[in-house]
Amino acid sequence: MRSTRGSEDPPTPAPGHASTSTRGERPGVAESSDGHRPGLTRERIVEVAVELIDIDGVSALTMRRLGARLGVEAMSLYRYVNGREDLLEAVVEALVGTIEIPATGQLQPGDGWQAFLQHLAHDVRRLAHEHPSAFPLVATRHPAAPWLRPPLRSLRVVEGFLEGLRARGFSDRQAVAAYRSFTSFLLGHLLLESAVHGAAMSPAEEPLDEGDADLPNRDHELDLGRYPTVTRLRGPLGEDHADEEFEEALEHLLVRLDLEHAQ
Amino acid sequence: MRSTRGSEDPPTPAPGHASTSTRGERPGVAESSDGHRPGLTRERIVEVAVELIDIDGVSALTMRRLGARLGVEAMSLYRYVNGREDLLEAVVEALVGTIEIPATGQLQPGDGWQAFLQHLAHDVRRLAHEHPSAFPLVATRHPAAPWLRPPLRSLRVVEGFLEGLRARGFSDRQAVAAYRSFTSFLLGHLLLESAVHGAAMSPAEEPLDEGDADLPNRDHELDLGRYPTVTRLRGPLGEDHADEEFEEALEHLLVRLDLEHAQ
DNA sequence: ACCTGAACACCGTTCAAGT
DNA sequence: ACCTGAACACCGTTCAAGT
Repeated sequence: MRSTRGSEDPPTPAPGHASTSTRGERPGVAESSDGHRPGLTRERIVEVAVELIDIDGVSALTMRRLGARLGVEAMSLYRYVNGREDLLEAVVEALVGTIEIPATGQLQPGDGWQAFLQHLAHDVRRLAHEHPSAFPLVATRHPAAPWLRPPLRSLRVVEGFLEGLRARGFSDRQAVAAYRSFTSFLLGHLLLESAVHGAAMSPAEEPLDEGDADLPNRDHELDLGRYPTVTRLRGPLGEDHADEEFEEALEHLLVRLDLEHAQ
Repeated sequence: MRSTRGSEDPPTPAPGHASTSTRGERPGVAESSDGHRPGLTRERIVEVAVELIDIDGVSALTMRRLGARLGVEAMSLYRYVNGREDLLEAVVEALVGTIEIPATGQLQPGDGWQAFLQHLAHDVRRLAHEHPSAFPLVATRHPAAPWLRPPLRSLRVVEGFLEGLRARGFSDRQAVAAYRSFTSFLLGHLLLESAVHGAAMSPAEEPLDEGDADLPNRDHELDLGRYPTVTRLRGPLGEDHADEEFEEALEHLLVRLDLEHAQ
């Protein structure tokens, strides 16, 4: 899909015309994959916005493009969404809304606070992996309040976090301290992972000038030689150990929290 | 400054006119604070770009605005910069370029790897504090290679990091492992800090409708009550302990690295 | 009630043209 | 060599108007 739908296209059929044309499919109307087009709702708008971001990156999420994909003009969106910023906020909210907080019903043996945090950490990691292009949004948009630290920026999640630790033996101040170190840990690791994952997504096309063969290395400053150590360690540096790193850092965080918890 | 310089403004004086007009000051020309206007260079452009970001946020950095601030039309910038993306990359490079790597000349006693990492960590933190609005750029722009992990995204810095640890007794693989955990640590803590710092900067003005007094809490979902724990811990959650948190987490990271270093 | 045409004030970017 | 006018293809957003 070239998506170069300029403003000088052949005019779309006037809306006054009978809609029983012989063409199989109206131009901009995206019938959703299950075949029926739901009416415009805020939920639907946000859902498609997430899809657009996943496919083409945040900068490709445009009111006009989003409208087109919903079979509607851009201005219609303003009935449901308070401008682009509000839309992005809603996208973040929707994504964070998929985070599951382990229930604090009857606690099983073996369901200590460590298992609680392990579960939560992996669920946030799942979110980051499912939406690598959107995760920077979750990570960097200004939180509305200091108790909504990215990437756990939702009252429901923060409540679940603090309550979950309280129910498993943490004091108030211990729970708050854990909240802070836990969010820092998640943010650092997951943002780094999603930066690598979502790397080659946005600038998908520009293989126009492939002809300059005088510089064999295409990167800006990749003339090594002044960087012997990096050069020597190029192999190890390029290896991907994200899984083990995450697990190990998480393990160490839990140990650290345990020290503060025990005292 | 209202900055509503639309395209239908009264025409600026034609360039053919004599420049000895009686007006004291040409409209868009910003003489820099030390009084003389240096010729256009890439360095100068990037420098002013950083200023613009610091003042009004990344989204306010516009080719046209940047040109105006340099006393030049936007198109002139394209002589020195390969479009906006390239400009942003140059901004990141300039910022990361201010990071100081402790010299590995003659090592003093007391200048172990711990002091080395302490010094470096605080210097990157200084950068984040000096440019809170620009730091998300440093943190989230796609690194050109896996060995350029944010926020240490510069060959010089990575080289200095690895070499610095090597010179202080780390093995190759220990240095690489330290590089990974150190960057994750910095990213998580500093991005969270700069998110809070740079919060109320960009959307500086919109106090137009202050009249809806029926909802006393202005935030989207700030009807507490369903969130008793957050409500109860509101005080502690709002406290700012960024300094202590950073120091403590750094200390723990060093301990953790020491375990791997010793074995 | 819900959507749109038309318009406005911006964007980034290119390129032929000016000096 | 360095800068710009004019133009193009986009943006977000508003609002009166359509159905």
